[in-house]
Amino acid sequence: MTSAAELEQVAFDLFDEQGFDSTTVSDIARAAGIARRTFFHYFPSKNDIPWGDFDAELARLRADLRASPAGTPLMDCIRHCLVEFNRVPRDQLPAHRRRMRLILGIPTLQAHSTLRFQAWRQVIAEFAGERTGHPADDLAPQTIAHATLGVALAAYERWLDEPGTELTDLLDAAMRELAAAFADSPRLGAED
Amino acid sequence: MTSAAELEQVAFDLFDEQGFDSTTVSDIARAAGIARRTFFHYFPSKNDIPWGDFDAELARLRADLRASPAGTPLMDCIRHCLVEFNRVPRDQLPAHRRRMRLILGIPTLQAHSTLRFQAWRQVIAEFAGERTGHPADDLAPQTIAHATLGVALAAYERWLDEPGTELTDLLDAAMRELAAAFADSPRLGAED
DNA sequence: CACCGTATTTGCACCCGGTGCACTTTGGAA
DNA sequence: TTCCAAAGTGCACCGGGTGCAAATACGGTG
Repeated sequence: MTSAAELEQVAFDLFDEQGFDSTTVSDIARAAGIARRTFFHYFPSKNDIPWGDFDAELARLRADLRASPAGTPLMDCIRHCLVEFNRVPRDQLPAHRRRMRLILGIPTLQAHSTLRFQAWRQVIAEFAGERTGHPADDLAPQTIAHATLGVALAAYERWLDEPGTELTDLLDAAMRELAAAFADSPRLGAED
Repeated sequence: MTSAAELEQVAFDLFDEQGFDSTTVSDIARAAGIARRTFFHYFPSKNDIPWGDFDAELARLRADLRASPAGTPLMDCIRHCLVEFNRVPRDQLPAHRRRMRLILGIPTLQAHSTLRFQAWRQVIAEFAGERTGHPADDLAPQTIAHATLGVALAAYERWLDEPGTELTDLLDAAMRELAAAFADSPRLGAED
């Protein structure tokens, strides 16, 4: 009897050794002592291995957002929750880095991640919709959600490239950078 | 002797008939009167069919950005170019819609699109870097690029869902919505 | 027209991820 | 011990994609 977590461990080790693309599902199954077919009882696809229990993470993000103080401006809430959502205990940091390096570094997984990020964005959009009194799939909430994901990805990529940096700092900074960029065009809200 | 454009046409017709996923490369090849193997001389993958000459598009975007007036605030330049880049002649509009509905609507293609959008983002990041005097892969330019792509995607998704709307209007509006969202938290630039 | 070199096209064998299905094994609970 | 459900497995199959070598088409030269 194995578990998804054990399989993940075995798989990650192989990925480190020979790379993601040249590790086959058969390799993983063999290393874990199960049949190839059985692997697909634990993960819907090879691309899903690095994602862990993402739905639980989403629930956490949703709860964090809901707990935001009512008076605070929308983007401040989002920025704050984005930072807190990505705060990981120091001892889990190497694992998190390894996981994210896979997801954001290997093209196959980059592509696959898009599908997961949709759900993530939807959480943001729903929050933005609630706070502004619009349906979540209106233009404004969707735009905010898309942009926020973009900010997060920029920060993550930077974090992965630059070993010394603090992820939470980068997320906060990225959010502020975007705000500043818009602030530099004060008449953006007005007509041309 | 066929061409990539003809193949694209044949493929799109099949996609309309039976959907993207249930159209096999063999189907396309047969309909075009070529061998399956030959298909892969025209397109590196089935997922690349809807993309046309994307590199040429990127060059156009790059040129548009470079031609922006020097005094204008950065995000205004980007917003303006984003709108102009996506202005399509009325007669090519149905084709554009069909293409984008595929790319942004079929999960397989959504995933694949990520890889193409990287290049698109890089164009924005380079422009943002130039104008602000930073390397293109600094945090700020990358954040702006990621966020801009997000804005564009939100507008496109809305456009595809809402038949009556004008794409350029949505792009412009989405960009302004994001600016407004940040403007509502005036102290964002300051420390907490 | 015959000849030749090149580029395109093709067939083939193969790899890998993924699925449907039927069968076996396992491990409790009654 | 018996029985049932869940987990595991084998197998045949599909579709995308690639490497390689043979074949075919094409344009120019003598």
